[in-house]
Parts: sequence; C-alpha cells; structure tokens
Amino acid sequence: MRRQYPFHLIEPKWQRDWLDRKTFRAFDPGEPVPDSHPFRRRHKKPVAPSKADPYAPRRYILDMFPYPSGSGLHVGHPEGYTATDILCRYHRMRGCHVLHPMGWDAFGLPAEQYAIKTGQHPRKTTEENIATFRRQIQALGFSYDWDREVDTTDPKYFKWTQWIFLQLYHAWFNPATQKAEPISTYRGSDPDSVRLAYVAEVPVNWCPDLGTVLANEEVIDGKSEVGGFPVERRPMRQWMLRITAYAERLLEGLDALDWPEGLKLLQKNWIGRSEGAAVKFQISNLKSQIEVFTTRPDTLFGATFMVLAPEHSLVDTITTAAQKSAVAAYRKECSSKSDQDRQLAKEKTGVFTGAYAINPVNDEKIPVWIADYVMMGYGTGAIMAVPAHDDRDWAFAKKYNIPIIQVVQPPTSAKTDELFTGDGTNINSGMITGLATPDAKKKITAWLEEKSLGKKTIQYKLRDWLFSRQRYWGEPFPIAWKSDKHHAMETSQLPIELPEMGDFKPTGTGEPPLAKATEWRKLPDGSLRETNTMPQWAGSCWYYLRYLDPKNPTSFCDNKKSEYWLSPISNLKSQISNHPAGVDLYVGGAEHAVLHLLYSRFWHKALFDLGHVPVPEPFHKLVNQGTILGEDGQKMAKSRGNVVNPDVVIAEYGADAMRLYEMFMGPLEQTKPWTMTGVEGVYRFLGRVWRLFADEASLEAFDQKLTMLGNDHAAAEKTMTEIKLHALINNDAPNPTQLTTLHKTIRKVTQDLDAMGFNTAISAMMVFVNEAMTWPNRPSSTLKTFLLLLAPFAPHLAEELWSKMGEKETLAYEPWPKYGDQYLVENEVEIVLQVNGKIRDKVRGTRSLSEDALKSLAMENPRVKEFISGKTVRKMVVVPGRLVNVVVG
RNA sequence: GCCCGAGUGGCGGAAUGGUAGACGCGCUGGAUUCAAAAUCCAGUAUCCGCAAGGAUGUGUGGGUUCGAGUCCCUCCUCGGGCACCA
Repeated sequence: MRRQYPFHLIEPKWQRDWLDRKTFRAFDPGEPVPDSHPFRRRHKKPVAPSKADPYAPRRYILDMFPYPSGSGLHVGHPEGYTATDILCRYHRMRGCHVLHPMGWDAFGLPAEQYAIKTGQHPRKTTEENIATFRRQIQALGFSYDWDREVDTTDPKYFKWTQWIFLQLYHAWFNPATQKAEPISTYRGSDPDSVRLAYVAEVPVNWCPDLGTVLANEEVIDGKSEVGGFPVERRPMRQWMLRITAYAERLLEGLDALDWPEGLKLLQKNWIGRSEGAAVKFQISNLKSQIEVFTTRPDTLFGATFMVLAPEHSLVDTITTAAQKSAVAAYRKECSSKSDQDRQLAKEKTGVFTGAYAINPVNDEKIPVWIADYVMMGYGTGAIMAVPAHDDRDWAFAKKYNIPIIQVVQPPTSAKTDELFTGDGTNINSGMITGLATPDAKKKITAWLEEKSLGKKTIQYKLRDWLFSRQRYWGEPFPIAWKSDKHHAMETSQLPIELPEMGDFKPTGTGEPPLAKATEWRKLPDGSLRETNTMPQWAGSCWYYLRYLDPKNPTSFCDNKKSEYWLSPISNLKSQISNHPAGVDLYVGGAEHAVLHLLYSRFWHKALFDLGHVPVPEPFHKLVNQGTILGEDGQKMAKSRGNVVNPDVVIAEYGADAMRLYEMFMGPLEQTKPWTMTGVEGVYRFLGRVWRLFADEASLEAFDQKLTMLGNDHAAAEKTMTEIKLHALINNDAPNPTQLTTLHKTIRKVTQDLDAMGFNTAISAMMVFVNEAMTWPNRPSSTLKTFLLLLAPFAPHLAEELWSKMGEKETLAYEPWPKYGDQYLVENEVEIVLQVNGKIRDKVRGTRSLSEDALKSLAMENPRVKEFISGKTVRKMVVVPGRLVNVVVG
C-alpha cells in the first residue's frame, strides 16, 4: 500500500528534536529556565512559577510505570500512555506547568526466573528489557521528561526504598493520635511489638514452586498470581508491615478521592470493615475464656454451640481426655489440607472438644466444637454459633443435630423454623425481647460492656502486609541480626546492595538465596545481615515521589519540590476543583486495585504522618484504562497468537496513527477489541489531513524522488522541504461557514478533552477535515488553528505541518485555541414536528421563533394536518428552537 | 451465593428526557486507471413499497412522561471482583 504521508521521515525527526531540545523538561520551582526553551517564551518568566503563580497552574499527570518484561511493549501499554500524553500536551498548551515522567518497575520474579532459566544475571536482562521498553515508548512520541526517569533496581533509587522501610521500622502507630509517630514516643516495654515494620511468626502463603512466600493480595484462588502455582499455608518467621493500623484511615480517605466508584468499592471490600461486639464466654470448670467476635450480638440468646478454628491455641487446654484422639485426628486432617481444598469442601466438618462454655446472657451450657469453617485469621478465630440466624451455623447444626433456637422473628411472616439471617424483632431474648434488630444490638452491647463481658468492636478483613520474599532480585532489608535480635542499619550505610552471586537460585527450604552469600552477610560487629528481600511492590509504593526529585543524593524527595508538585491547587476554571491529594491524574490498569494502590496509600500516609510528604493521599484522580483484546475478541496471549506488536503497527502506519487508533477505538475505560482495519481508518484520516495542506503535484514529485533515494534517510528527510503547500491555502479571512465549522470543532475537542472523551474528539476533527476538503479555499489561519487541536493527538504530523505553514517554533507551548460563541449561534434551525410523540415532519425556521409562531407553524403543516384530522387537539408541547409536539386524542 | 459494570446496525461505537445509529470499519455502485493499488463521489438499521411514504426498532416484560437508548421496577445474558470474614 502506498504511504498516505511520509510518517517514517516526520516522526523520527520530531522525536529527535524534542529529545535534543528537552522540549518537555519540567522545571522545578526556582530552577532557571534557559532563554531558548519554549516554556520560557510561553510564560515570560525567568524561573519556573512558584506555587502561588496563577498563570501557570501545575499539573502532575502520571502513568503506572511498566514492568519491563522480555517480550516488550504490547498495545495495552500505550493505551493509557497515549491518553495521558494527549492530556499533558493539552494542558501545556492551556498554560499549565506539566510534570509527566516515566520509569521502570524492574525488580521482581519474572526477571529472576528468566535469569535462572538462561543463566544470565537478572541485572543484564533487566537492562536489556529497559532499553527495549524505552525505545518502544520513545517511538510513540510521548512527551515525558526523560531527565526524571527512575529505575527501581538502581542502587541510587532503592537506597531510598530502604530508607522508607527504616522510617516504618522506627515508627509506631499511636492509637491515641491515630497516626504514626517515632518509636521514641512509645512508652511501653516492648517497642518491637508495635513497630510499623515488625517480625512475626505467622501462617504465611508459601509457594514451593516459586520458593517464596506471598502476600494475601498475590494469591488468587489458592494459586500464585505470578505463574499460577499452588500456595500452601505454613508458619514462618517473616517481616510484616502494619497496614492494619491504617485500616480506618485507608477506608475514610477514599471518600475524597476522584476514583471510579467500583474501584473504591473494591478497596472498601478488601479492607472489610464490620461493626459488632467482642464477647467473652467462660469455659465450664476451667479458668479459660473464649473470646468471639460477632456482628450479631442481638442473637446471643440463640447461641447453641461455639466453634474454634482447629489451629486455635485454646484447643489443647479445653479438650477433654475422652475427645483428645478425635480432636488430634481432625486437626491433623485440617493441617494437611490446602486452603483451596478447604474452600472447595462443601460439606461442613468438625469435632466436639468435650468442653462446654457458659453463655453470658443466660448461663446456658453450650458445647464447644472445632471446625475448619472457622478461620484462625479473622476475628479471634472463634465464634458463637447461632444456627437459627446464620446459614453456616445452620448447616453445621443440622448435620450434627445441635439444637436450633429462634431468637429473631422475620418482619414479614409469623414465627417459622426456617433459617432467617435478616433483621427482625427479637423473641426469647430476655431483656432485648421485642426490640428491632438495630436496637437489640445496641442494648445488648451496652449490657455486655456494663458487665465487662464484652465490648463494641470493629473488625477488618485486611491483614498485615507480609513484606519479605525468599528471592534474590529485590531490595535487601537494611536490617542485621545479632543474638536473635534485629537492629536497623544506619542511614549512612545505605544503600545495602545485592551481593554478586553465581548461584542465586531459591534454596527450596524457605531459606533465602542471600543466605548463601556468607561473606556478604557478615558485618564487622559480628552481626549477620537479613537475607530476605522486599517484594516487587516496595519500589512502586513511592516512585511517584522520586520523580519529583529523581537525582537527589541526600533526600528521597526535597520538601520544596513535593510541596510544589503535590499541594492542592486552584486550577483553570473548568478543571478539577481543589483537592487534598497529590498526583492530579493517575492512569493505569484496574488489576492493581488492592495491591499497588492500597500499599502505596499506606506508605504515603505513614510518610505523611512522619512529616515527609505534604498531603495525606498520593493519587487524587484515578482512571483505569480498559483491556485491549485481540482481533478475535479474546484476551491477547502469546499462546493464542493474537498479540499485536506496536513496532509492527508503527512501521506500517506510524506512531500518530497508532496513537490515534488507540484513542479512537472507544471510551478509554472500556474493554475493546483491536482491528487493523480500524488502524487503517485513522491512518487514512491523517492522510487526508496531509493532503489538506500539501500540494498533490509536489507530493508526486516527492514520491518519485524518495524511490530514487532508496535508503538514504537523511537525504529523504531533506527532500521533504520540496513539498509545497496546497494551492487553495491563502491568507483570506475565513468566511462565516468556515468560522462556524472551526469553532464548533474547537468547542467539541476542548469539551471532550476535559471529559477525557478522546474518541469523540477525534470524530469531531474528522468532521472538520471532511468539510474543509470541500471548501473553495483554505484560509491559513483556520488551518493552523486546526493543527493546534490535532497536536495533542498526532503531535508529529501537527508539528511538521505547523513548520510547513512557516512557523519556526514547536507548537507544544502555543496557546490552546478558544472558541467564540458568536460563531456558534445558528439562526436557521430544523424544527421537528411531532404528533403524539411521533415525528411527522421537519421544517426549517429561525431560532428565535416564538411559541405561538411555532404552534401555528405546526398546525398549518400539511403532514401534521393529515395526522390530526378528525381528532381533538388536547395539548401542544413546544420546545423553542427544537420541536413542537401536537397531542391529539 | 454476594457486590459492581455492561447489553444500541454486519463490526467498534455516537446520542443535556426532545430528529436513535455522529465518526470510523466493512459492504454495494460509480468516477479515475491499460489494469491494480491509492484517491474521490453516492448509498448502506429491519420489513412492506416502483416511488412518495408507512410500520417496526437500543437484551426481556412492565411503569412514569406530551415524548424514554436515557428515569423507576422485574427478569435474562455477558464481563469483572469477592467468596465459609462470623
């Protein structure tokens, strides 16, 4: 196919130009801006504006940085990147000071596994992958400030990841102030028990195939998120981060964020707050007590048995001699079952311990069972079972013939012996009989508190974050051990770099590979380094902060800079209003809803409490781009052979066409399938833009010359200057039709950009070009204004034509066009005539026609007359300038 | 099972409660060409009709309204998340 236009010459030329001139460099407050830089020409300021500067509000627009995998970019990456790039270019033209950085999330399992497989060092493959990703991303012409590039595996970067870990290690969450404070403010006897980073022996998700433990968030259906290997529970001593301390604040903070509601809900459910009561049950004939958590204290009178998780520490104490062997056998059976098996088992199982507990509200003796439908990890690992009002307890009681006592009457029916789990009215419930469920809850909880038998309690599903991994390719902990006690390294000793190792394979025993680096482990004072490494999420928890000050050797981020880029701003009038959080817009995949986005918020809040960042939330507005499917409508996968390689698309149609198609496919947030014919469609549009400006004859001559020049790229690029402007382009003032078309387009594109409606903005530009092609002349001012609209979407072509139109400077900082209402008022409008809501005719009329005029217009219309003849006119509805509806009956 | 989101031509998708199907793809016909590619022009929801025109039409069934793709209720299908969380 003949090239629609020489994008292969235009695109590299402008990419080179932008990089060489650092066109998209984001200047920090107080930093001198070179005279020659277009930012300075636009803003006429000697230095970048300060926070108060009303003329250049700042905008921080961020992409989720990629994990540079070996297979390179796929077309899903540029979707979000294109959207943010368009907005960045738009906001620069609107006079904003834009920060738009890119970097690499390069630690992690895939790199290490690949390295083990091929026998190369992960650093080498990581470097190669980054080079590929950088090349591919730059080939799309994104306006990143490459001076701010970060790489999580760079010691200069992870020095500060380790430093933040130390901030957490040296801090505790003070329940009185509800914030993190230096550990020095802690008055208790054991500071190690309250640190935000702590060591604990806990049942963890151990994945034998990966040779490491995983966080809850990394386990999906009992399998590892990476690789899909089975995961089992086993107790291990691990580093944990006390994210649960922030459960309430992580939940509350969501309200002020401009995130998709669905995603907020995902986080809410993951945090899983539930209100209820903790209730203590005395064990009959023993000193022990069982504490349970229940959301239904109002059903206490219906508790007919109790259940402990098989792993509960009280099991040994309370089991009677007669039940010992049965209990032991059951516990053994449970421990051999994986989490997945436990979930798949539909039938409930359990064993009686022989012990009885006393129900505190009525002193009834109820049996204590153990059963694996009670989880050790939630609440207290013990429940009071109310079979009449809980479906799990119901199933269990039915199976083991345990009595069922109704204590809540359903609001609708009379008393039944059916399971009922909703709200109703209490019966058979002592002092709360007759109360509605919410009142009953309040009263019984108050009663329990008064008697010191229980108290109001809030439980969360969220668990502390298991933070250590038994892998090589991650950040080492800045921690050392001596006599089984851990201590922190000094900040001055950071970064703790990875040792060079020939063999960094997992040991398979749960001992980390770094344990094999015996020399590296040893410290002069006789202590040994921690050999676990941090999970992949560590580096991505704070990278958006490092972008603000990527080269600072003495601080993770200078306060003045974070103050400037993250503080609330008063924006351009039509834009986002004041907001409490940092990054103005964050675009990425929804798969990070409970991983990166939750972890990041947690770290940020801790840093905020400790005074290291100026705002309480990291990401104010978040948008998830939808998945791009293959041409077959299936998820892109190598195994399906439906993966689209951006390199191929760019080679055939160019970066501008690729960008445009990614946006034209449909709404950003939607899942949608790729089609190459669709790419060709937008490519043809760009060709039409080109021919709107370029003279056909000179294009033919140029094409012939290109063929002669063969592979001489430099000569070909030069030859482009021989392409002449189209003969219809002149300096005449645009006529009213042309002005109306132009200003309609300005309005539509501007409004769509503000609403992130990229597909419809492109469609509006197509409409413009289709019309402009039919004009008798092409006023240069009109055409140039159109180029400014096109520039954020197809920046290479726009720059090339801009300079062809005689402009000497980049259009990246040209003021965004304004539309004038005076060009948009159309006097002649089409009036729709309806009878009983059905369209019967359309007539032209002036916009200003009065209601009465419109009414008579309708009544005199022959088509309308036809449909109302012989009927009574009951009513007439008039929408001025739009329609008349005659209601007859 | 529970919680979200979505159902519009052959396809991707447009539509402040007021002309359903913008724009693009595909398809059909035409111009250009020795021919093709590319380009340009016209048409393209369905059914009836030579036409003018009519009827139907936004997953299903109901409702509100002068008027519903849009608002309310019911059900169905698909996509995503959670899943013994007491």
